[in-house]
Amino acid sequence: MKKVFLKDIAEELKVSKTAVSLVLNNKGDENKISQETQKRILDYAKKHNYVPNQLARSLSRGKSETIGLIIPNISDTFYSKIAGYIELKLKGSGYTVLFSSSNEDPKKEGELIRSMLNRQVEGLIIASTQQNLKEIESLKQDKYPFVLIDRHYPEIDTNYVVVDNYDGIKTATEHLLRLGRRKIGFITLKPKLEAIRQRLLGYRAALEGFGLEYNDDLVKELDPLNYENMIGEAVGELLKFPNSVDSIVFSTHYLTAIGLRELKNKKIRVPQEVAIVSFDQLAAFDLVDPPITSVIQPVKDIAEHAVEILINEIEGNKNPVMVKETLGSKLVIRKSCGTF
Amino acid sequence: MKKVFLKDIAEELKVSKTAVSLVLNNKGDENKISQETQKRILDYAKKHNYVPNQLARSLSRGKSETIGLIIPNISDTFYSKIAGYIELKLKGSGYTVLFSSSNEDPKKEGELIRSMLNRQVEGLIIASTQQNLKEIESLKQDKYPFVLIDRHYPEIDTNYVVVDNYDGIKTATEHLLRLGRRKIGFITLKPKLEAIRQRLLGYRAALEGFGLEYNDDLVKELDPLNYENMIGEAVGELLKFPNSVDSIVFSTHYLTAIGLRELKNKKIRVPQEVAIVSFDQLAAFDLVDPPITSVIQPVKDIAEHAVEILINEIEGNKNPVMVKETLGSKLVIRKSCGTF
DNA sequence: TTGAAAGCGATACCAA
DNA sequence: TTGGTATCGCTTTCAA
Repeated sequence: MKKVFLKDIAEELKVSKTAVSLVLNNKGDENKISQETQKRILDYAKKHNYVPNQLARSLSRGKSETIGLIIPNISDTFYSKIAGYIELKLKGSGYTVLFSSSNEDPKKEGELIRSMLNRQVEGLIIASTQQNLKEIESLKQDKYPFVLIDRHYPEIDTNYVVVDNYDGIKTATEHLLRLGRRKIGFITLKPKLEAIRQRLLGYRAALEGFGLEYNDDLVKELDPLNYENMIGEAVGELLKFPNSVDSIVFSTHYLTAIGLRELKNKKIRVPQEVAIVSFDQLAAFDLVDPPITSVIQPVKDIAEHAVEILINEIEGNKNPVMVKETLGSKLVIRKSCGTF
Repeated sequence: MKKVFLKDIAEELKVSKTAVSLVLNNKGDENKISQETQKRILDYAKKHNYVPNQLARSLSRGKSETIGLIIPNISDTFYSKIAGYIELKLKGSGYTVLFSSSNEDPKKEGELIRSMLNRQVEGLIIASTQQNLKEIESLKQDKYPFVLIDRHYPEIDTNYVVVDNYDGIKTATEHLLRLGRRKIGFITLKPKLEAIRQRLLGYRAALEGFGLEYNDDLVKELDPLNYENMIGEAVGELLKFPNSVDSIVFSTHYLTAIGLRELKNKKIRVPQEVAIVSFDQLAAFDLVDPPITSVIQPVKDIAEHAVEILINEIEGNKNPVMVKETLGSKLVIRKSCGTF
C-alpha cells in the first residue's frame, strides 16, 4: 500500500489541502465545512490509511507532543518504575516520551538536555545529576517547562517532586536506635548529590537525637561508579571498628544488596550480629534472608505528580508559581533489624 | 539568550544559508568553501550557541535519527535492563531512542507502531505481544527496518534475537529431575505467547526424557493480567495434588517471587518440602531465603545484537538476509532445589 | 566557491 | 464554506 499524503487526498477529492487538514483535525465543524465534504474526506483518509507526518506537523505547529525524560539510569528499578508510571500517566494524553539516561554524567546530561530541546520536546522531566546548575538555570530563564524529580537544586526556584531523604534515613536510623543498636554504620555514596548529603544529615540527626556522637569512622562513602569494588573493604572496616558495629544503614537499594552479600560471605549473622536497614528497596527484599527492613519511596506519586505539574505548565498558565513537593517515605519493618 | 537560526547567521555574516548549512554539517571542505568563511561561520555558530532544529532537519532529510523501542513494560527489570543496554550500545551513534510500553495489549502495540512510524523513526526494536501478525507483516512488506527481540513470530521471516525458552525451562526441569524430584509442578502464564508455549514444551520434554508422564494437573496457567490474585490458588492446588508436588518450576521471575511468598505464607519449607527453580531472575535472587536457582537470560547480548542488526539494516544493504538468533540461557544453581 | 530557490509535509491566515 | 499561499527551519540541487 502506497503512502498517501495530505496533498494526495486533496487532489483526489478535488478539495483544498486546508479543508482536508481542518477536517482531519476535527476542526471541520467549527469551520463550517459541509458535512458531506467532511464525510468524503474522512472516508477517504480511513480507506487509504492516512497518517499525518508528525515531523511536518510538529514543525508547522511548533509543538511536538513529546516530553523528554532524563534519568540517571533506566536499568535501575527505581527509575524504571518511575518511567513506567510516567508513561502510564501520559497514556491517552497524546504525548510521547523521549527518554535517555545520563549515567550520572553531568556532561552527558547537558548534551541530552540540548538534544531534547533540538527535538523540540515540549517539556522535560529530569532526575538530575545535580551538577548542571547552569543548564537548569538557563532552562528556567527561557521559561521552558520542566520539573525536577528525585533530586533538585535547592538554590534554584523550580518545580520539583522529591522525597524527603533526610527524614527517610533518620526514621530508619531511629528504628535501629530504638531497638537498642548503638554502633550504627552508614554505607552511602560520595555526596556529590544533595540527595545523598541529606541522607547523611538524617543519619547524623538520628544519632544526635539519641545523644550519640557522630563518628566519621562509621561512615563509608563509596564512589558511585565503583561501589562494587569498594563495598568489601567498607564492610570489612565497619566490622573491625572497635569491636564491630552492631548495625548498618544502607543509603540505596543496590548498596544494601551487595552489602548483604558481603556480610553473608563473611558469615555474619543478620540481624543477630549486625542489623541492617535499607533506603529504598528491590522487588524481592521481602523474600530475602532475612527480609529487609526498608524505607519505601512513593514512586508512583513522584511520577504522577511530576507529569501533572509538567502538563499543567505546558498547557496552562505561562507564569505559574513553582510547585515544590517533598514527599514522605514509609518505613516497612521486616526482620533485618531483629525485634524488641 | 535569544534563539538563533540558520537564517540569522547567514544574514549576519552575509553568506548564503547554503554555505552555513554545508559548513555546519562538515561538508564545507568537500564543497570547497573557503577556509576563512568556514571559520567565520563556525565561530559565529559556537558563539551564539546555535543548535539546529532537529524537526526541520529530519523533515527535510527524511531521516529522524531516532529509533523506536516497543516493549511490554518498562518497569519489568528484564525489559528495563534491555532498554538500558540498547541505550548504551546506541551511545555515540547519533541515534536517540523513543520508547513505549504496550502493556501486553496488542491494540496498543499496533498504535505504538503506527505512532512511531508517524514520527519517522528509522527503525524499530520490538518485544511484541505476538498478536500483531498483520502489523509486523506489513512492516516487513514495506521493507521497514526492524528487529524482534525476546519474542518473535515463527511464521514470518524477520530479524530476531530471542532466547531459547524451550531449552531454558528444559534444563531447569532436568535439574530438578536429576536431584530426584518427580512430582514437578509448573506455574506459568496462559500461553498466548509463543515464548510461553515454548516453556511449557520444554517442561514437558524434560519430564518425558525421564520417562515421566505429562500431567495437566501439575500445570497452572495464570492470566498475565491477574496472576497476583491467582497464584494463591495455583500453589494451593499443587500442594494438594495427590500428596503434594515436591517441586515447582516458575516460568517468570515475578511468578517465582510471588509464588515463593505464597509458599512461605503456607509455611512450606523450601527446598526440603518443595524445591523451586525460576526462569529469569530478580536482582536479589541470590540473597533470598533460600537463594533461588534460576535460568539467566543473556540480556546484554539480546540488546546489543538487536541494535547491531538494526543499525546495519538502516544504514547498510537494502535487502539483506534476515538475521535470526536464538541465544542460550544459563542455569545458575543456588539453593532452592536442595543438593544431591 | 557561492547563492537562489525548490522542496520536506503539514498548518493557518486571509480573501473570496 | 473554501481555497490560495505563506510559513515552520533546514537540506540540497543547480546555476552562476
